[in-house]
Amino acid sequence: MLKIHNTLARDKQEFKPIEANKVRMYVCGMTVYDYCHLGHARVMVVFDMVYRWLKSSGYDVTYVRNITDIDDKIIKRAAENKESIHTLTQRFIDAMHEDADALGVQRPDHEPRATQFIPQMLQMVEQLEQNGLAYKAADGDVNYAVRKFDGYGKLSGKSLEDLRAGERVEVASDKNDPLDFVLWKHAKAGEAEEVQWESKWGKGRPGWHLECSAMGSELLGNHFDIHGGGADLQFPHHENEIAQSEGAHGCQYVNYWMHNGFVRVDNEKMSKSLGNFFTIREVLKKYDAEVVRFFILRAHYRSPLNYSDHHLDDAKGALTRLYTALKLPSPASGITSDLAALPPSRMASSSIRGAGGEGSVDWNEPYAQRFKAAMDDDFNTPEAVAVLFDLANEANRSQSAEAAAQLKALAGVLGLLQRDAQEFLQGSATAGGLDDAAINAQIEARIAAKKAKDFAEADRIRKALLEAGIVLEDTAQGTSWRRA
RNA sequence: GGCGCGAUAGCAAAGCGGUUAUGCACCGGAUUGCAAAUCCGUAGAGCCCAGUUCGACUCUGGGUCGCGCCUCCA
Repeated sequence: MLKIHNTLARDKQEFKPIEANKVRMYVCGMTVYDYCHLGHARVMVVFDMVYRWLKSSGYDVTYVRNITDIDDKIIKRAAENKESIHTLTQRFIDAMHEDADALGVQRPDHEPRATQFIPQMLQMVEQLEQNGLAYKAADGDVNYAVRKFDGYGKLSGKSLEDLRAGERVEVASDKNDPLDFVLWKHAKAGEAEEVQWESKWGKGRPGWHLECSAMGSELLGNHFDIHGGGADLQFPHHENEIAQSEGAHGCQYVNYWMHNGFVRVDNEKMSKSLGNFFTIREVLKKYDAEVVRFFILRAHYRSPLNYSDHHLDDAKGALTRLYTALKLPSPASGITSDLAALPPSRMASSSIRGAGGEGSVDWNEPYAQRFKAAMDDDFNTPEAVAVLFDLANEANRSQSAEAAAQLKALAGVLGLLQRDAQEFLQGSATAGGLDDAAINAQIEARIAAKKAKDFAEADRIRKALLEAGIVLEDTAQGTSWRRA
């Protein structure tokens, strides 16, 4: 039984889908005017993990992650670059896909773009106007009348009075109430045609929150199961989404709200405004993408996650241990464990596809049961990963190919450990580093020295390679190597 | 100021009212020509103060510190 921490209830709750065996999930994605940073990586990886686990649990999942391709910052950036917003956003959408793919993030079922749903948004504003919740202000903007919506504040736990008390310097506007927010922004002089759409309230463009309400309803219905996003979206974005959707449709919008914690740098939130962010592609130049994914999944999704090279190095070391356990006795060596020769009958009991479509998990086996219990407990990936390490220990101890296969299959549910172990461990040559041929030549030379009992020379070669970042391991099957 | 979250061993990070988390690092042993990897074992924890309890890292109250939202932000 799956339990999910529901922000709406501020508690873990048993997950009950609206429709049996189906889950409809919406996650707030990127505003595409720049490269994704690690905070974005966390959202993508965390909800990819959720998506995978729901599917592994047998649900038929429809996953929507939107793309915001119209917004003040996009308009500003396009103007700075002297390019159209379309070329700008398309460029960063492509970059986002590259980053997501590298991190092993599966594509959502739908990736709607705001600009493709303008009619649905306008329809929603009209509905809100009819319901007495929207009004056109003197400046031409159409605003949401927050005080007319009863449940305002139920997600973020804020009351209108609290919000009023914490009000910042007030910006001059024609809102009836300072807390009202814009549904439809009127077009301003000098704005490009491509950021203006016709409407009964005059030319303009959608406010920030409207897109998600409109696209969620369009693709998942007026009432769906899960809505996710970063913790910073809880207020005002998600609160306003609820006001819009429930105000327009008169029914519950979302059953379970999930918010992931921030990525931090030096104990501070990584954010654009603070300027302390690292882009995904920047980090991937230095660290293997799977290490980054593992680093994210090693913490609970709701906890803060501190980023530093030291933490990534640590994650790399840990992932190396798992991959090392995956190295099976090579059939070519003539050494195979008894277990490896056993027919994989038990492994096929419950066919659940792993990330790479690899082997299936034997869910009756004790490690898998612990793994499942951890994942069902609000997606407790740190605990699930701990099970992976216990299983690695088991595989190493028993030299069991079956245990190694189970390890790989279970990790596959998290989108980990699906590569060839040797490929991961050896990585690829870094700039200025030794290439594989050079390494193998050195290994040959060392083997020759060992045969001649010239251990001083053998050790010299090994030491030289180590200094070049290459670790040698002499095994019964011969000498293997990996990049440190 | 309002609302909320957190504080676990050297670092990272979970569960749990009483019995080994886990990874890295460290120490001892096995193994190895020497290593590495692996295995076995030791050591090391729960911000402070009260309370509840036979027993609290785990529950309750208070305090301290850190973080977040209240403004664009994943």
